[in-house]
Amino acid sequence: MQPLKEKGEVGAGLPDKAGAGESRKSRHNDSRGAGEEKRPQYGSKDPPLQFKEGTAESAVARRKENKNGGEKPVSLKILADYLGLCPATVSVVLNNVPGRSIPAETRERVRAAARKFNYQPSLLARSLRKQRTFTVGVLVPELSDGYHTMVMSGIGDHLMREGYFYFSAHHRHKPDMIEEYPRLLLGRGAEGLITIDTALAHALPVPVVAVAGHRKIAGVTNVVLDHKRAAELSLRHLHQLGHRQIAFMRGQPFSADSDDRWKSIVSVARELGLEIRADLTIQLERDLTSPELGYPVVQELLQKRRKFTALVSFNDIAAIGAIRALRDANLRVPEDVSVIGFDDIQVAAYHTPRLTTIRQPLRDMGETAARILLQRMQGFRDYPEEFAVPPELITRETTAAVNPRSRRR
Amino acid sequence: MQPLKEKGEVGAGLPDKAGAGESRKSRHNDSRGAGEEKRPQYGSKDPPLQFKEGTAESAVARRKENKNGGEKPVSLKILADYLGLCPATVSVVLNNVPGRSIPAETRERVRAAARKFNYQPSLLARSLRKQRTFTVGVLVPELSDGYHTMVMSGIGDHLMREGYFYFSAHHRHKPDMIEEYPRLLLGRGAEGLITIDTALAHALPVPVVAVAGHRKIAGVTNVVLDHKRAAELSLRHLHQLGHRQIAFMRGQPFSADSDDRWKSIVSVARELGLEIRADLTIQLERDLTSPELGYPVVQELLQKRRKFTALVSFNDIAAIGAIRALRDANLRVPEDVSVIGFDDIQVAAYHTPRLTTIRQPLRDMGETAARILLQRMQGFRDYPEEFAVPPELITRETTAAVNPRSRRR
DNA sequence: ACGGTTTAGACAAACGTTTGTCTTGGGCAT
DNA sequence: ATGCCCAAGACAAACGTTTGTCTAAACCGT
Repeated sequence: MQPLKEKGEVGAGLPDKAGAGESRKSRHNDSRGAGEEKRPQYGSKDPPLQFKEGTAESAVARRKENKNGGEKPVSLKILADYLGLCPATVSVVLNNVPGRSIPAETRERVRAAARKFNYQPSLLARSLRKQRTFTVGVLVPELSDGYHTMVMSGIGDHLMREGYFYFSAHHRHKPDMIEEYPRLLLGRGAEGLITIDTALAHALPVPVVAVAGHRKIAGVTNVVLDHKRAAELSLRHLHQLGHRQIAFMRGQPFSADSDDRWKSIVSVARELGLEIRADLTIQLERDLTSPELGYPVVQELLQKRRKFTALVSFNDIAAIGAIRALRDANLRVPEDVSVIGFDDIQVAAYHTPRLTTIRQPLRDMGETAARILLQRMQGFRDYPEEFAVPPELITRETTAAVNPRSRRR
Repeated sequence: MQPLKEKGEVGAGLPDKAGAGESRKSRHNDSRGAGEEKRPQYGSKDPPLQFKEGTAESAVARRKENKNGGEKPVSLKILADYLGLCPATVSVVLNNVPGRSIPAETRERVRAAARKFNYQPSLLARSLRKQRTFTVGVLVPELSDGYHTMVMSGIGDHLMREGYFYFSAHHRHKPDMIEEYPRLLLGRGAEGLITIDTALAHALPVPVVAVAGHRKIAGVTNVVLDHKRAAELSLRHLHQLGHRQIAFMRGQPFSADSDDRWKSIVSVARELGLEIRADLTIQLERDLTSPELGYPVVQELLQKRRKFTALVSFNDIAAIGAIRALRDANLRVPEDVSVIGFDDIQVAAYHTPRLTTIRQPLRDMGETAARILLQRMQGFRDYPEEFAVPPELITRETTAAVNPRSRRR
C-alpha cells in the first residue's frame, strides 16, 4: 500500500461512545443486607403491600392480549404495580440512574421481577421521552449490488458496535424517491443519514454523510475515493507496461464517481503524456449491475476498428462484460488487450482470468462514514467536508506488457 | 399515506385505570393574551382569532433549537397554537379522520399551515399512541453476500411498496447475537421479523417468517426452496449427460440449506440408481463467502485420486473455487469434469466458463417472505408452515456429456 | 427533645400523537 | 319562545418512558 495523503482527518479527541445500553454501574450496594425488615411502606405497615409479589400476579395478568394472540409485553407500570413501587422508581433502578438512592434490596427485587417477566423497555417510548432514538437512516440505490452492500456491511458493523440501529431504503436512482425517503426516515426518528452513491438534492436538518456523494452539499460530509491517486495507479501501471493506445470507458451520468474519476484520468493522462482519443472513449449509459453493462459498448468500440492495446474500465462488472466482448471478437486478454477494472469486488479475484483492478476499500469507507456520522451526531463540529480514502492497485492477470506479436490487427 | 388497513379494532373496552387517575391541569393558561378574552370562542367572529396567522409566528418561533443547531421540527401542538386550534383538531384534519365534521375552510387553513411549516408528524409518537409501528426487523448473517442481499432486495421492495420500513441487523452466525438481536428489534417496535439463513433458537411473540430457516419452530413460516425438485433437476441433468461417477459437496453445518439439500440429493440419487460414495463426498466447513470456500476441499478430493466425471457443488461461490482447483490440477471444465453450481448468483452467468447451475429465485423468495409476514401481521391466521418455491435449471457451459477421451487419468 | 440531614421513594410533567366524549352556540321546526 | 339537533371544535386520557421536584420517615448528633 502506498503512502498517501488524506484530504481530511477526523480528530481523535472525540466524544466517547454513545451509551445506548445501560451499563453504568454505581456501586452503591452493600449498604445493608442485614435487614429482615419490613418493606418500608408509607401510609402504614399494617396493610401489607397492596400487591404482594406472590399473589398479585393479577397486576401482571392484566396485560391484555393483543390481536395476534401474543401477549403484550410488560410495561414499567405493570412491573411497578406488581412490585408495589411507582414506575419512576423502577425506571431508576433498571437504568442505574446515578445520584438516586435506592437500597440494594429493592434494586434486587426490581431486577428479579424484570427478569422474571422478561421486561423489555419500549425504545419507542424512551426515544419519545429522551428525544433520542439511536437510529440512523441509510439510503442506497440498490440492495443487490456488490458495491453498495459491501459499503453497507461496513456501515452496519460500526453502527451495531456502537449500539445504533438503522433503517435502510433503496431508491434505484429515482429522483422522487431520493426526494421522499429522507423525509420519511427523519419522520421515523433517524438522527442522521448515510447515503451511498446517491444524488441527494439538498441539505437536511440532521447530519448527513455521503459515501461517493454526487455533489457538494452544505452539511454533507463526503467520503470518497482519492480518484486522482486511483488514476495514477492505473495509468502508471499501463504506461509502465508499454501501453500507449488506451481505450477508456466512462461511467454513467447518474453514477457518483463518473465525473471525478474521468477528470482524474484526463489530468493524469496529460501528466504522463498519454493521449485520450475520442474515438477510443466509450460511455456507459444503462443502469445495470451485471456485466451486460460493459458488453455492448465494447462491441461497438471494436466495430470502429481502431487499434488499442489496453482498456481502462469504469468498474469490475463492466470489465467482465468487456472481456467477454473482446473474447467473442477473438481477442485474448491480456495477450492482445490488457484490461484494468475498478472496485475489486469479490468476483474480480475469481474471474478467469483474474482481474487486475483498482481496489476501493469499500468496507472501510462504510465504517468511516458511520464513524463520522456518529461523531457529528454527538455534536462534533470540526468535521472535514470531504474525506478521501486511498485506493490500491491489485495486479492480477488481465494486464500484461504490450505484445509486439499481438494478433490484434 | 399510511397503509391503514387496521383490523377490527376492539378498542371500545376502556383500559382499566389501575393507577389513580392523574388530574391534568388545563394547559391553556399559557395563552398570553392576558388582556384579551380567554379563547376565541366558537361562533363569535367579531373577536378575531387570538393568533392571527400573520402575527403569531411567535408560536412557531418558540420551537427550541436542538443541540446540533438544527431546528426542532414543528409539532402538532405548535401548529395548533399557531392556528388557534387544539392539536386534536389539527390531527383530525391532517389524517382525514372520517366522521368528524370540520368545515372546508378550516381544513384548508390547517393544510396550508402544515405545508408552510413543513410539518412532518412524528412517527415515533404516532406509533406509541396507535401501538402500531409499520416496522419490521430483518435478521441476516452477512450483508456483503450476494445470496442474502438478493433476498433482502426482494424483501425491501415489497415492504417499501406497502409503506413499511425495516431495521436490518447482521449476526455472522454468532449464536449470542442471534439470541439478542430479535429482542432488540422487538424493543424497537418491530411488529414482525424476517430471518435469512439464520438458526433462530425459539419462538417470538411476533410473527416470524424465515427464508431458508434452519429448523421448524412454532410460529415461524419457512420460505424454502423446493430442494427435492432442485436435486432432481441437477442429478437428472448430469445423469442424462451420462455421468455416473459424481462427486458431491455438502454445505456447512451452520448453513440452513445444507441438510435439506443433502437429504434430497440422497433421495434422488437413490431413485436414479446413482451411487453416492463417501470417498467422493466433500464437506464444507469454513464460513466464507468467497470462492476460497471451495478451493481447498476440492484440492483434497483430487489428492485422493479417485475418478469422477462430475461435481455437484453446494453453491456457485464454492463452484467457482472448485473450478479453479480443477484447472490448477490441469483438468478442463467441462471436458474432463462437469461442475454444477447452486443459487445462480449474478456472477454465475459471467464466470468463464459460464456456470451451469440451479437457480434459486432469491428475490422472489424475499418478496414472498415479506408478503406472508405482512399478512400474518394483519391477523391473517391461515398461513402455511412451509412455503416451497420451485428452482430452475440454468444450463450454461460447465456441464457437458461425459467425455470418453478425457485426459482424466 | 430538637433540628438537620439522609434516605427511599412518590408525584407529576413532559415527549407528540390519536380518539372517545363533551360543550357550546346556532339553526331549525314547532 | 321552546326544544332539539347538529356543526365545530375543545377536552382529556391515553401510549410507555424519563427526570426534576417533593415529602415522609428515619437517622443523626447534641
